[in-house]
Amino acid sequence: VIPFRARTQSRCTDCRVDGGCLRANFPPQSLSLLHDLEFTRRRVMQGHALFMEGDPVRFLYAVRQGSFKSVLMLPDGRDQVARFPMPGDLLGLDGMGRGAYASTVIALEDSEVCALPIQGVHRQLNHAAWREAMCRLMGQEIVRVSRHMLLLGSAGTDARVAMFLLELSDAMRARGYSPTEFHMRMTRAEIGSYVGLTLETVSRTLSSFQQRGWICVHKRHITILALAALRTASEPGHHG
Amino acid sequence: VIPFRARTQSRCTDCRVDGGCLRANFPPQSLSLLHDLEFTRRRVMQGHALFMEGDPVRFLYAVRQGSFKSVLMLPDGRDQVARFPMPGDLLGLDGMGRGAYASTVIALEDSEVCALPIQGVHRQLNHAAWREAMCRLMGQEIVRVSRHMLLLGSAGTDARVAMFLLELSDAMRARGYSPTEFHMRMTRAEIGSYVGLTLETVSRTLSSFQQRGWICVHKRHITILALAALRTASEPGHHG
DNA sequence: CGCGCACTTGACAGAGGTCAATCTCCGTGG
DNA sequence: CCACGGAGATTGACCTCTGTCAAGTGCGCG
Repeated sequence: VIPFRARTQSRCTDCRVDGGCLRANFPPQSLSLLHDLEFTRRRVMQGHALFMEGDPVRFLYAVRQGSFKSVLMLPDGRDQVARFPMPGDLLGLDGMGRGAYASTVIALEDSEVCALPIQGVHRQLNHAAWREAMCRLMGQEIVRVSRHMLLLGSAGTDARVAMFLLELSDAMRARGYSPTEFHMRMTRAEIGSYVGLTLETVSRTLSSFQQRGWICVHKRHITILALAALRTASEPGHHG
Repeated sequence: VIPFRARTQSRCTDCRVDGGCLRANFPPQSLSLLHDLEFTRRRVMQGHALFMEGDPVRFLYAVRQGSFKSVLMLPDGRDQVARFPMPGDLLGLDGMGRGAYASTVIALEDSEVCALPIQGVHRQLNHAAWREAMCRLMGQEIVRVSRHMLLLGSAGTDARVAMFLLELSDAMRARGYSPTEFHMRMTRAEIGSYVGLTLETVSRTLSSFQQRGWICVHKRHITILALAALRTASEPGHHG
């Protein structure tokens, strides 16, 4: 559905990505600002890193196609998935303060991003509309991470997996795909890392949901049969 | 140690708070900008809310004296402590995007804050130095929350409590107090909510640390005897 | 064709949540 | 001044949940 496009400098107004990528995040009157912000495309092959924790921030990236995992790493080697960026998501905000990325982003499939030069981003901050948009984006990021923190801190196993499925469902709906039937690009281990469980527990919980008739799982193909039930399950916080 | 000061409009350059509050967050050349940002003081009595989730954002607050807990609430009534703001910390950033606070902030003791009118904050964003500072602050917030998320997702009990003590220790040191002997203003339940454990487990873990000779606990008075041991304990992630 | 990776499923043990009793402070009121 | 009551904290007993280890299946890719 996305016509081939030379990997040269591009403009957001030409972008055909469903949902409008950044455009959804910026008010109409600031759209013209995107004209001035010239950027390049970049392909990232499955399993390859878009950037790594500690790298100097030279670009913000907007996911154009494909999907990623954003992981945080500890000195001792363990890591945790913090997010599964999808088309339209902006990456690299966590590095805007320190000048170095605070997370490592890895492609879950062959993907494509728009690379916005950081100087350009900073230059556009002279415009109030752009400032407002960036403020909104960073605020949203804080809220998003906080909400996930809450999930990890006070939710039971079922709630965690249910929440994950609902987040995915919402993400698919927002991008114009079916919210009840989709393909997951991440492994059970990555899901487990994201919601704070082991891959075995994730697998068992998915099976449990299936036995209850809430979903249908075939490998990574998910069909949600009872969205309401999942929503209910995602609320209580049994702890433990 | 802090001289009495009328609760009228004030200037940051007059501020005598140790560590310099906002001043620590802004580069010297932008200090003059703080002159223009007139603000008022506000007292918050123990147990009272500085602001509540959903309230329209009219101020950013800088903690001047005392301590708070920042809690996130779920529709079902459960809540979780997301942070323990202390003097010098900035509150309300999570609401800058949506225009409504995303958390509820409650005083753990009689406290005092500086209330920065949000219009003034936005006005000052015209200055590049101020922008940079705000970017840094929001970026730090994202990183801070992400790091805590990682703790909640992949750390064992000992690591969680050890990490909490170390955070507190660092906060005390940064404010010029002893990093090894201090008074905690929060209950065991609030600690537990913060690190994702029950109050009983927090209590048991503290006792355990004491038996190992790492700390000395008397009610809320903490003496850290083996900082290095705590640092070691905060690393491994036994999960569980 | 078969090796390997992702996933599923089972058995088991340990970590930590739950329930409950007790203790220590404090503040309050008789 | 002391008795009482309540909130916070500690400790113990119990039991569930889920992480760990291990075996087995299905699928894809070389």
